[in-house]
Amino acid sequence: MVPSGKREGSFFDLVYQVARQIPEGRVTSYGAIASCLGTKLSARMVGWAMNGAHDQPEHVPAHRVVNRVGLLTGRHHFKTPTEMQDLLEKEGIKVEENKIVDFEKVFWDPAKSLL
DNA sequence: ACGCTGACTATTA
DNA sequence: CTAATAGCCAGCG
Repeated sequence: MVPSGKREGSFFDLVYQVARQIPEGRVTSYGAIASCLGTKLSARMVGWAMNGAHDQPEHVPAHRVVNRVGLLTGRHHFKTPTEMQDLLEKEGIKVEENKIVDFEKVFWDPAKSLL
């Protein structure tokens, strides 16, 4: 089961802030964010944090966060499974079969922004 | 307080 | 190539 009404305590809040730093037309991976936070081994927590992002008062571009291969693994958690892909395509990101095309080209490194 | 689960990643077989 | 296993951390019952 997955916790829904949780409260941002620390790690989650960091994930949300990093996710908001993702520029349009760019995407990042859970591992990249986790690494940026220092918990690079806990990429799961990042994805889980996204679950709570849904509840955040601010818009968290969770649709710009995908797994390491650019696969839209989290699309199932959206209101609609097509919303994630639709949003990415609107930003100029090509998506095919739930996977980001040219993932390496649109990949955005969070650590780079915090540099 | 303990155990289970999970939108991941890397390694091994 | 695919399948299985281990590591990580935090919230809920």
